Amino acid sequence: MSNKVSIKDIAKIANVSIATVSNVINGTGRVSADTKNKVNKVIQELQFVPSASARSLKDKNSHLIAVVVPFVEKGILQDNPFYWELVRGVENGARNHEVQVILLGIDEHEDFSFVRGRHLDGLIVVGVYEQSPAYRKILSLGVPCVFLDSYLSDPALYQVDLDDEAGGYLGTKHLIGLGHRAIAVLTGRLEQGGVNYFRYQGYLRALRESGIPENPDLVLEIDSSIQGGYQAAQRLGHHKDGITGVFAFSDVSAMGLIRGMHDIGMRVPEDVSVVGFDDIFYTQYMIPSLTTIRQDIVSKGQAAVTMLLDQINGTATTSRRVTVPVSLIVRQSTNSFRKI
Amino acid sequence: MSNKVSIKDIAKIANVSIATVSNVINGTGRVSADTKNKVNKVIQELQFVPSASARSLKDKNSHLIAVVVPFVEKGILQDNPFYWELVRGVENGARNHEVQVILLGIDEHEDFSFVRGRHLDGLIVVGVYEQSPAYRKILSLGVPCVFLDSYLSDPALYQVDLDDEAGGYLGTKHLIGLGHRAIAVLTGRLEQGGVNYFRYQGYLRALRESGIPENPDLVLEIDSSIQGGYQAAQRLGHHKDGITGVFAFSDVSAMGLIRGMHDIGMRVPEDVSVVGFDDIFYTQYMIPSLTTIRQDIVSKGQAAVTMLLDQINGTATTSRRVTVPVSLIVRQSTNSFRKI
DNA sequence: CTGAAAGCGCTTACAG
DNA sequence: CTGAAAGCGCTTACAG
Repeated sequence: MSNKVSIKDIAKIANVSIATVSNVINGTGRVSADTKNKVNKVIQELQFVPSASARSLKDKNSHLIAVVVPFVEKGILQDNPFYWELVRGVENGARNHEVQVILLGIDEHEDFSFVRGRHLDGLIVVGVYEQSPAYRKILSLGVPCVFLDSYLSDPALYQVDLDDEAGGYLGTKHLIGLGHRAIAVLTGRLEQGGVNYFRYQGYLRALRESGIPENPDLVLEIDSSIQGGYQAAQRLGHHKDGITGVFAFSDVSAMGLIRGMHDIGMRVPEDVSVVGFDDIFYTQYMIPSLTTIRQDIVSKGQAAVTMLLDQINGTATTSRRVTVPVSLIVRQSTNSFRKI
Repeated sequence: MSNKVSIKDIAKIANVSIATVSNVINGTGRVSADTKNKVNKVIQELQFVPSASARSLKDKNSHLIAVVVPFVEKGILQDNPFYWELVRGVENGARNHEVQVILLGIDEHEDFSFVRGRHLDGLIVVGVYEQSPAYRKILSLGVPCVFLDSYLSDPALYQVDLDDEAGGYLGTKHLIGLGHRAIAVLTGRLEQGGVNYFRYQGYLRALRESGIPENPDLVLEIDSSIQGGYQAAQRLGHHKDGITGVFAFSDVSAMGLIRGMHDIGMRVPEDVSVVGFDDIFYTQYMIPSLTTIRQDIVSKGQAAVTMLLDQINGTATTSRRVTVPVSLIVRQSTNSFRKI
C-alpha cells in the first residue's frame, strides 16, 4: 500500500486538478490560500511523497550526485580512512541541499553509462589524473563535475585541491629545521601534475632553499598504503645514505613505516624522524603521535558539494578553483637530528 | 547533446517500433536476429542508455538501494573506519548486480520520505536498536531491509549479525588464560539486545566459567571512539582494583586506550594487556600490534547485499538470519599476567 | 485562481 | 516476429 498514492489521488480527494496539486507542492503558479490548505491537508493525511522518477523524467535532473572514488583492488575502494572522511563531507554537504549521494567505486573498466541513465545532476570525482582512463570518459559525459585532488590543467574545470606544494614544503622544512639533511620521501604514484607530484615539488623547493642537493635514491615510489609504508622501512633501514628523516606523503604509509622501523630496531623519533600527510583521525593517538600535514578533509568534501550545486544551479559565482590550505602539526614523531 | 537520444530515436533510425527496441534492450519478446543486430548497431552508434527514471516509473523498482548509517554528530557519520569497510563491502556487492548505492547518514530527525519518493528497492541498515527512533520509521516504510549489527528480536526481519557473544567470550577467555583476573571492559552503549550487550554476555560467561566474580566497577560504558578509549585510560589507571587486562569492544577505543595508558606511564602489554574488537586494517601495525577479535567486515557487507537482492527478487531461499563468525587474533598487546 | 491536455521515456499487454 | 496504444506520475505552458 505504501507507494500507491499519487498526485491524482490527492487531486481527486481534494477536489482539484492535478495541476493545482502540483502547484501547491512546488509553490509554483497562483493558488488561493484555501485551496492550498485543503491540498496540503490531504497530502499530510495520505503521507504523499512525489515520485522522484516521474519528476526527473520531466525535469531532466535527478537531485542525485555521485562521488567517484578510484579503485585499488577490483571493485574495492581504498583502504584508507581518508576516503571515508571525504565521503562523509560530501554526504553531509549534500543532505543540506536535498540531494542524495551515490557512492561509486570505479575500476578502469567503468563506463559511467549509468551517469546518463540516471540523469545524475553531477559528479564529484576524487583523484583522477589527466592520464587516467577515467578522465576522458568523465569529461565526455558532459555532466557538471567537481574534481577533488586531481590537478587538471584545463582551467575550465571546477576543482578543489589542496595546497600540496606548500604541504611538501612545510614538512620538509620542518625536518631541515631540526637538523636533518638526508631526508627520504615515501610517495605514491609520482605522476606529472598529480597530488604527489606537487608534494614532491614542495620537498624539492625546501631542499633547494637550504642548499641540500637532491638525491633520487631518497625518493621511494611506493604503494600509498599501510603495507607500502611497512615495506619501505626495510629499504630505508639498510640504506647507504644514513637517512635520519622520512616524509611520507600519506598518514597510512607513515603508520606502516613507523611500525616497520620498529620491527627492524630503529626508533622513531630517536633514530629517524617521520612526517606524515593528511592528519587522519588517529594520528595523534599513535605511539609516537605523528607529526603531519593537516588538511580539513570533511570541509573539503563540503566545499566540493557547494561548488557542484552552484554549478548545477547556474549560481556559480565562485571561482572554478579552490585551493584548501594546509598546516604543519608537530607531534612526537619528529625530533632534532642527533639529539640525545 | 548527451542525453537527448531516446528509444524513439533508435526506433526511427533502425526503422522499427519502439516496442521492438525495448524488446531488444531487455531481451524480452521474440525478435529476429536481423532486427536485433540492426537495433543494437544503432544503439551502439548513438551510445544510447535507457533512462532509469522512465524505467522505474513503469517498473516501480529503481535498482537503487541505500546504506543507512547512524549519525554521531549532527549529520556526520561515525569517525570509525569500520563503517568505511562496511560500506565498501556493500558497494562492492552491489556493483556486481547493477544496483547503485546511496549513502545515507541519518540523525534522529530523518523521516526517510525519500525512500518512497525514490522508489528505493531496499535498505541496508546499520546498527539500529529496537528502541531507536529510526527503527519503527524504517519498518513502516514497507521496503525490503537487511539489518546489520542490529540484533532485532523480530524473527521476520532479515539480519546479518556477528557472533558477538562468542567474540566477547573469546577475548575474555584469552585474557583469563594468560592469568588475568581483574579484567575491565570498555563498551559502547550497553543496550539490551545490542551489539555491546552480547559481547558483554560473552565476557560474563567466560568469567563465570573460570569462577571469577563479576565486578560492575570494571565495566566502563564509554563513547565507542578513539577519544572515549583515551579518556578511559585515566579512569582505569587509578582504579582501585588493580586491573591487569582490558577488553575494549572496538579497535578504535582500544587504540585510544593504549595511547592513554602510555601517557600515564602504564605499559602495554607489560603492565596491562589489551584486547580490541573488529580487526580494523591498522591493528597489526600499531605499536604494540593489537590482539583483537576479527570479523570480516567487507564480506559482511557483501552478504547483506546478496540477502537484500534475494529478498527483492523473491529468490530469498536463504534464511533470514546470518551470523558471521569471529576469531581471536593474538598479537602483541596481550601478555601473561606478571610475566617478567 | 484553476483545469484540460500534452509529453517526458519507457514497458507491457494486445493485435496482427 | 512486429507494431500501435495505453499508462506509469509528474510538470508545464496555455486557456479561461
